[in-house]
Amino acid sequence: MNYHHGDLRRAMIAAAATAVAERGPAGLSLRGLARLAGVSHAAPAHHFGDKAGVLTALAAEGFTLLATALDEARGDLLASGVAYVTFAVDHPGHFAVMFDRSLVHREDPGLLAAERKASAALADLTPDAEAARAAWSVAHGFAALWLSGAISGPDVAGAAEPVLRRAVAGRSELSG
Amino acid sequence: MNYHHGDLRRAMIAAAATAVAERGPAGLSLRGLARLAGVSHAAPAHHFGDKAGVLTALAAEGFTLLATALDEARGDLLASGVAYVTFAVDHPGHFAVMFDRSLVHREDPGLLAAERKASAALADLTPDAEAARAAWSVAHGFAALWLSGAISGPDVAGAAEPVLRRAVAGRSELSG
DNA sequence: AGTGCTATCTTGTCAATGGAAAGATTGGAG
DNA sequence: CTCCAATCTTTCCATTGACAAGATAGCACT
Repeated sequence: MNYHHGDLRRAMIAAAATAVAERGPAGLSLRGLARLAGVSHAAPAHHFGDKAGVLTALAAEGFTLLATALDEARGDLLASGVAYVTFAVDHPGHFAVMFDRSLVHREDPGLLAAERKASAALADLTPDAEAARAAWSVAHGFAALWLSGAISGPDVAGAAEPVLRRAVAGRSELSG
Repeated sequence: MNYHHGDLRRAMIAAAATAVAERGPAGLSLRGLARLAGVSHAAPAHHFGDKAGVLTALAAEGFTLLATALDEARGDLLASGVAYVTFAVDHPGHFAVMFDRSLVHREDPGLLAAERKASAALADLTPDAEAARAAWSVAHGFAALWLSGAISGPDVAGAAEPVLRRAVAGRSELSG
């Protein structure tokens, strides 16, 4: 066996993402991740400290990915909403961890930095803070409900778009 | 020690609600609950089977409570949204479990029945299915974001109301 | 009262897990 | 080539969820 895995940290985060997506955060086992990576059960502790550390890294990566997705739809509030939902559905493991304070180390610098990136991307969408908050809520709620199975259908984006439109489009005349 | 607790099932669900609210579902320990109730570590298994069984009962109770809250605001979509958010904030332990398929026994009859009650209460809000879906998404998203700390403020209902209004009010002329 | 039945709870046990401690190995800087 | 820091391993412990088997208590029925 090689003493050095080479890129254990990255491998662990990727494995954690799939594991959380399939079995939920509670079903994640540090020892299971270590087995998958072919290292001893104590190897993860070196990179992440503890279980919450792994999930913290996963959440941070999630916020970074989300910030990128939002930036790509810059300017268009509706497109950003669709991007938000698409991100959540494409990265369920990340999403399941990003907004759960009980699972991560809230004060972790890497997490805070990633959160700020995503926060900035959200703030750049519109100068109307309340409109942004509303758009965020619909997108987040729709994504959560879709992932939980409460809302389902053949096409996420297709189902999300008309819902997002209601909270996003044509409201400027009431808030301006 | 009394061999019979008297109302262990109810006591366990109540204790689970506070424990989940404080430490999250992962921080819940069956043995901890048993200690709180003053019974042996195996007593919970008789009533709930396993850990997921406890959370299933908690989720079912949550859906029943939610259905009641929604029914009380019957007819008014905006008031129902506020009721939804208020329920989530008042019962964070229940809410944290209700929409997480990885934590419960999805096929449990009691859970399914409670879900149907809540589902019916939602459907009774408006004949416009898409409007209901939009209202549900905003309310759910706002509640989740508020509970996660992503949105905060002095008053939940006060902060939620204008956000809900955007997705709820004055849209009927576009959908009718 | 006495008898059996069933739900409730206990004790004992096991494998798996997270975490801590201490040591081994590696690669690279000087 | 030596030293050092990062990475990983081995060993160990307490806690946990789950299971099996047995004890107790309330209750219906006679």
